[in-house]
Amino acid sequence: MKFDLKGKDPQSKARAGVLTTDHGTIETPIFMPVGTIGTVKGVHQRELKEDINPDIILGNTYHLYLRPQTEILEKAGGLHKFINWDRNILTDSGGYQVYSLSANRKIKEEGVKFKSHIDGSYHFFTPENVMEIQRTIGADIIMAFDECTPYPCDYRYAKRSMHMTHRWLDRCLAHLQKTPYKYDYSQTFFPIVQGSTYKDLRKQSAEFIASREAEGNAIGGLSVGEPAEEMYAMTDVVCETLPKDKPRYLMGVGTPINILENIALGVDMFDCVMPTRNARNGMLFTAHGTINIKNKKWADDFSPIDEMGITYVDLEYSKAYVRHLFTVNELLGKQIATIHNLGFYLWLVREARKHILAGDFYEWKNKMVKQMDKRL
RNA sequence: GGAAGUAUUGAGCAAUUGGUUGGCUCGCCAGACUGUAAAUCUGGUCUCUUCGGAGCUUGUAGGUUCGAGUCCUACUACUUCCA
Repeated sequence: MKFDLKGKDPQSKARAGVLTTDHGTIETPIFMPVGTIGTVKGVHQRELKEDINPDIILGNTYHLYLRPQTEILEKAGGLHKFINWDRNILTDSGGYQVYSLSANRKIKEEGVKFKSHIDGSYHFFTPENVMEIQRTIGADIIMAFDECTPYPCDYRYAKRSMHMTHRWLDRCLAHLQKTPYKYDYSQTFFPIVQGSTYKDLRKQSAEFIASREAEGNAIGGLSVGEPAEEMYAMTDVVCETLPKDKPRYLMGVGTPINILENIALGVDMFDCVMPTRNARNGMLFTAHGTINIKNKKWADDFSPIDEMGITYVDLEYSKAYVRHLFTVNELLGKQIATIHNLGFYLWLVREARKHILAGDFYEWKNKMVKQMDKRL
């Protein structure tokens, strides 16, 4: 993998770069649509490619391990082939499931025992076998196995957990050293900074992670319920500490405003379920705020769902029609909303990139944050 | 024309043996959602309210009873069956 910085915003810490892997280039800042179980929910690969056009999407180790299971993915020749996606894929390690499935898991130094949410069976994840699974899934970028701490998290626990995540990182690295790539392309490994909402821990963690000299670095444990200001304070500290010439990935973030503010702090990569999940629940993101398309007020509004026309659905379908589809619970409504939202998110980061390269990102960002901060 | 049955909130059902009807599902109206246990979840949904409460209600009108959605009478509407 290669990362080249192409420009920097004069009034903020925002950067524009190009990341190159064996599956092509990724222009940063980038938003990566989430495709947990081998699908970006509700979107055909063709629409994803042609209408939304991201350079990279996500998959999830835990979910893919449970179904279809690694054996099937290996037989398929990796996730790219299995899902017919020839661009980049990044897999999360299952570290987030340590947080989100907290009722169904037990953490030990050795690893995490999960109780499957599907059939109740027990599974043990360790840094080593998670690397092994990610080798088999075959994503271009694979993530360290970490513990994503909840919010709030007391200092002692946050510190202890951070150190364990660091020890797990070294185990991940050691294991990767002795396991070759499974397919005919290379894989890049990103370690993850933790430290909850404590500046000193974040700094310490970022220093530790930086010392491992990975090709890219991630910030985890945020967007778990903390106020936005705390999130920004943490990304700021971490970005200041992480190497400037490596891409920085803020995991699980976020709202369009979160994304712009974090770009301004030096983050290059984002992913979030929000545009896809919220789409299925009737929320449309626009440059002027969010719309709950299920609301009665749209019942006779025949204007296009988004005048901007970023993707074809924006102009081809009216608000009244999409509201109708949600009212009668038709799949098409959710599909339209998903394409719209992903189109908007990708537009947002591309626009950010343009403004960084043009040198006027900061003013543009402030204008956008102001106008998006409302409900229509 | 005759016989039997039914009537509870927008809909469909509950509600002990006559013992505080406002419970459930759906619909509707809102809200939530951040490395996806999520096409999910939460709240509201008789009327009024100063948000503390207050009031009205089981097709309609009566009756029995300390007490009626429940029992009785008449009426109305609907369903089924027989002519």
